[in-house]
Amino acid sequence: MSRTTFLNVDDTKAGMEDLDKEKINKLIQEASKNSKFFKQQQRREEENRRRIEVKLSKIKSFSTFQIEQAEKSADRYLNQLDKTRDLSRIFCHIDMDAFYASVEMRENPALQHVPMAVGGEGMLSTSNYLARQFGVRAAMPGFIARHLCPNLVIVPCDFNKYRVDSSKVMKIISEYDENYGSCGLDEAFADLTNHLQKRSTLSEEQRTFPKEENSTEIITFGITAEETVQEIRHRIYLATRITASAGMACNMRLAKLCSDINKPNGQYQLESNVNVILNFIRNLPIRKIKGIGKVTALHLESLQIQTVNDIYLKRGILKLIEYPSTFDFLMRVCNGCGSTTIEHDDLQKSIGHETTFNGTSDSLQLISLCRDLAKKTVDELISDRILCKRVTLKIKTVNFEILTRSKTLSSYTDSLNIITDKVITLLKHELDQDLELPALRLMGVRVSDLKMKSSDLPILQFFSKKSTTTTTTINENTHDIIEDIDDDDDDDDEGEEENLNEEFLSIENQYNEDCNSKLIHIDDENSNTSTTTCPVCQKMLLGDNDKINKHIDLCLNGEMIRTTIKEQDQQTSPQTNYNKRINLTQSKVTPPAKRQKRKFNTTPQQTNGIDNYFSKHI
DNA sequence: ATCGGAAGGACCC
DNA sequence: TTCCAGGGTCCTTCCATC
Repeated sequence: MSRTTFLNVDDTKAGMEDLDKEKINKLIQEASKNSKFFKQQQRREEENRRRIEVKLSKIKSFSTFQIEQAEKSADRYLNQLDKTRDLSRIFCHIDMDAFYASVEMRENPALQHVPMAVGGEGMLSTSNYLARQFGVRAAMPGFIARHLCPNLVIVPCDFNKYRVDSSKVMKIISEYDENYGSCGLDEAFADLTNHLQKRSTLSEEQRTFPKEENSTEIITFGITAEETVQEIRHRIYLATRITASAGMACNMRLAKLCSDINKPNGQYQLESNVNVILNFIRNLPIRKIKGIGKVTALHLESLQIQTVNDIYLKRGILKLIEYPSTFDFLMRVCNGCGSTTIEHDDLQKSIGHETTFNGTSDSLQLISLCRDLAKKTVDELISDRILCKRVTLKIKTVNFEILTRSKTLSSYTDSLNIITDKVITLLKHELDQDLELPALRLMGVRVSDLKMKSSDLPILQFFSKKSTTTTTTINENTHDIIEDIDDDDDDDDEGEEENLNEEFLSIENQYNEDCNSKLIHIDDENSNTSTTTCPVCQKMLLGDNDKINKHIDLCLNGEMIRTTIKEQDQQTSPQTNYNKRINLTQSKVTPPAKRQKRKFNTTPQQTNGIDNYFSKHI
């Protein structure tokens, strides 16, 4: 029977070390075979194997001399990298253990003793360690997971819950590095260098915490990095009852690798010594490296590269066949180099929504869905006061073939009409033109080329936690935001501005009302109501789930904004003061909480392209 | 040579 | 019996244009 390695268990995650991989892979293949998804994965793998063949034959054409020369060139490059190596800083990567699953197990302790996963039947987000023993893990469809583990309990995701815990964690981390960067809800990087310098001047009380939440017993942490991180993890546990793992090293790539070493509920510090670093990294399997996924691993493995040290051994060939950016990335990896500055995204690059459904070819249904997705996306644009200039339609056929169609608009807009028209035109074009088009199983709408509305300049600064580069970006933007709105043939959005302001006020009022009333009656007439306590403001909520969630979102935003303002209060630079004043007046405007988490990109792009992601054709 | 639009793909959480 | 998400980012290629 044919197989595809693309379906095999990803055993690179913690808790998956002692599995019978053969058996699990066989079960997965068995459960998947004949499915359209399986066939698509096979096609993908075959296509990649073809590309690999081409590469291998290219390699055969190189002379030994050529390879030797390339190796020397690679060595020179590695020497260069050595010279720029910065061992002076100490980064910490914090990673919550099986975060969503841990939150659910805390809420419902019965789940602690059974294999359990969080997610939908369609796809799992994460699993607890018991479930991992069966090979059940994130990004696995529910039905496969049940094949592997018939007793698996699947609980639905509740992001509002996770966000509350996440913000508690981030708050703690921010006390050690106010410029920390979060990456998703469950991960963060902090540069502890400055804190460690100041730490010796801290009093013992400042390093002392209760041993347990309500206990009088105390525990005092020392001043080393190791003890500092123990303190952070202890405080995280006190605040959330969830364990975290951590890694410390001189750069972020290494710190991230280290947090995996003693997971769960452990930490590992890598000495900032070149030999120790090289020794640490050399035996790691390439899949452990962030940025090397299934496809890249397949390509590298075809060159007999399994470990990071193999990358070094094959540096000559890699120099000859890889793109410079890929080669650069690989050299940095095998040299143990990584970023030593935490960068924050100033502004999101795109916003979109997509949804999967039972395959259909019904144009009316598809168009109506498309309209809904456009509405959802535009709503977000408007409530965040963002304009876009490009719209993209994404569709996936029942054969799992994905195609995207996009169109650049003649000007920046947040007009529902313009955007909906454009994306429906794209969709109709596909439906009309390709009569062979199989039924669809997914549709998505995304807008990109984003700009803040000019009047929201302070908000933009407000959302970038620390705006070192922000200022120039904003100035560039402000010049041309307003003017180019109406050099356009689409003139059907008069009055949009008014609606927008109205909506704005209503959000503002809702927030004020919510926070001022003791008992919040979100819904009165609906029979489908329930009561619960808001995890942020601790008030009783009455209403259906949607409305309760909405309240929590609003409340959470308020909380985050207040926290941020407090943080800014403590800083005293003139620029911050300016921001603070503006922010206070705008602070009731509450964009979705999720935008807050997107301020950091763990693989920061550098202008010279160094350390960027690299792509398929390697 | 260069720019930017459009399409596709890899990868991450 | 069924049967693999949704939010993103970045990169490359192709093609048209200057």
